[in-house]
Amino acid sequence: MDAVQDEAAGKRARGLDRAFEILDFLRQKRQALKPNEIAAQIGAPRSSVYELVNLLLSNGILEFTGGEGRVYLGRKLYFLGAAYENHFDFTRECEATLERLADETRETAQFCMLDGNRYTVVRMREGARPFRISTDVGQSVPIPWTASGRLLVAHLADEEILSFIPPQDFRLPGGEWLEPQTFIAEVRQAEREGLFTFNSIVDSFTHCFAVPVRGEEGHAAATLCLVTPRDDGIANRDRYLDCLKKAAAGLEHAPARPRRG
Amino acid sequence: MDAVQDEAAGKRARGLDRAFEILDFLRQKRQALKPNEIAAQIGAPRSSVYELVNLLLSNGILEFTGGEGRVYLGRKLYFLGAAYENHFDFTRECEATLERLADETRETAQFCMLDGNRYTVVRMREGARPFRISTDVGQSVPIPWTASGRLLVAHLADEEILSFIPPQDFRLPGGEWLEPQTFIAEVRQAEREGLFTFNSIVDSFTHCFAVPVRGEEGHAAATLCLVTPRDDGIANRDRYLDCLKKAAAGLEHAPARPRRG
DNA sequence: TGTTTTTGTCCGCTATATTGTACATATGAT
DNA sequence: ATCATATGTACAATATAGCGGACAAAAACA
Repeated sequence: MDAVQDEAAGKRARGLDRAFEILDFLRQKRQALKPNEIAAQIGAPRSSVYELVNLLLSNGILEFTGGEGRVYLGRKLYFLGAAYENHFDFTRECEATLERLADETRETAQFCMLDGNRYTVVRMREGARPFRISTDVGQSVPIPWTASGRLLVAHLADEEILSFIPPQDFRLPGGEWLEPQTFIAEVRQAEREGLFTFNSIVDSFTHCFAVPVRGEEGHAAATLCLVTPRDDGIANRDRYLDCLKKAAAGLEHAPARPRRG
Repeated sequence: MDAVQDEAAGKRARGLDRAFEILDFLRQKRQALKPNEIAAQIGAPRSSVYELVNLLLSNGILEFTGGEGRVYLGRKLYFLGAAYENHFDFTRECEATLERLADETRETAQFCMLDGNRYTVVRMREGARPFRISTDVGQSVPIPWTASGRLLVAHLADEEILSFIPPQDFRLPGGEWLEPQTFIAEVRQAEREGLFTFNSIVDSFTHCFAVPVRGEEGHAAATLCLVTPRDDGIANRDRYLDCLKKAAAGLEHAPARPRRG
């Protein structure tokens, strides 16, 4: 149900792709799993998964943890990720910006990016009255479900957007179908206005504000968002958007800019 | 010169291993490289490297950056690393501990772990008088070059240590040969005393203090270190070791302990 | 200008990685 | 006790991934 890139069914999968499918799956699940469970849930041959898991274990990409032969992401991935973070040094500025945003607005502030063809919250700072946010940090969710999603694909042509986003991602969490043309219209509107806001699709009590953080190529490399109770959001709309835009402007020097090279 | 696990020469390498060899190599180099350069420097067939690099690019494991077709570690790795960090939630406590250590001693404090069969500085807090530390955060260096190395392998049997550490890693940076038996003796001493200190092998002006941070299995999952000017180190030895031990004790509840599962 | 090096693509051969199947245990349900 | 399910291992068949080598464009150099 989740197989992202099954070019053609019934073909032999490449080890590398399978391996990263396993890693991504563990990330989504956010818990250690047995090889057997992994195989069953991603719909891959058991023998292949066992072979790959053992390979990844011996490389430190996966680790035994949680007992019973369960495996989870390994330390080597942490090191590689740290090297990435170090190279594109956005973390420090990002953290400070979120802190300031949360201080100014008392609302929950998020820094979001694309994760492949989905959306993910990279960093989050809870507001004064924390409430249960529906999307956790690090979880990938369909692009059309989010305000930021409208901004993150705005640099693509219409057809590119349609082929980029998995079709099933236009099915909203409640089960309704979001017409792709409607989505595209919202993307273009967001692009023109340099922002997008709406009552969250994922829950029924929050309002979301998103503004782009533009990278070197001029399109949205990330977004800054506020997630607020609906009343607060409506009441403070102008001020919140102002805070967001100032914050984004401050970030646009830092993110996705390599330190050397 | 760096091929870590060449079981037998002249054999066909598995794509997965090659891929992670590429990733590790980029991490070591800490800069974007062209596929051609990668192939040449790791001694792999060009056609294979091109194929793998393109695969990794399409998965977001690698990214184009630095122009001229150069590639570096990609965003996906950052996400996977963040998931690891989130699961084994040691970062927050670790950062606070290093801060406190640096405050108490005014010296450079480090949190170190094994990276496969080598040693790496995971996090560092510079002291009051920062000086050029010879090993940067994220760089892997041979285990025998470091004080922490004595502690990190102490849970292994003698023969296990010898087969775990690449033989060439006993050649010290100055060119001298460290007799493995000498190293083992130091390991056992470190194990008994629960600490290791020496004048750095890597440079000629620092003294290093290391204490273990024990994980669930009771052996050193990580180390805390101080890197000091030699005079300072000798003069404050007892106090520094005391600070380190207290800090390590404080960490031993947190690190390498999964949040759930 | 001509020459060499660097960089990227393409293609056929074959060693082998992926996979289905079978087997062996452990665990749990009835 | 009997059956069903979950879990890990072993192995052979074959689709294919990795490799060497050829080709060409571009860049560096003379």
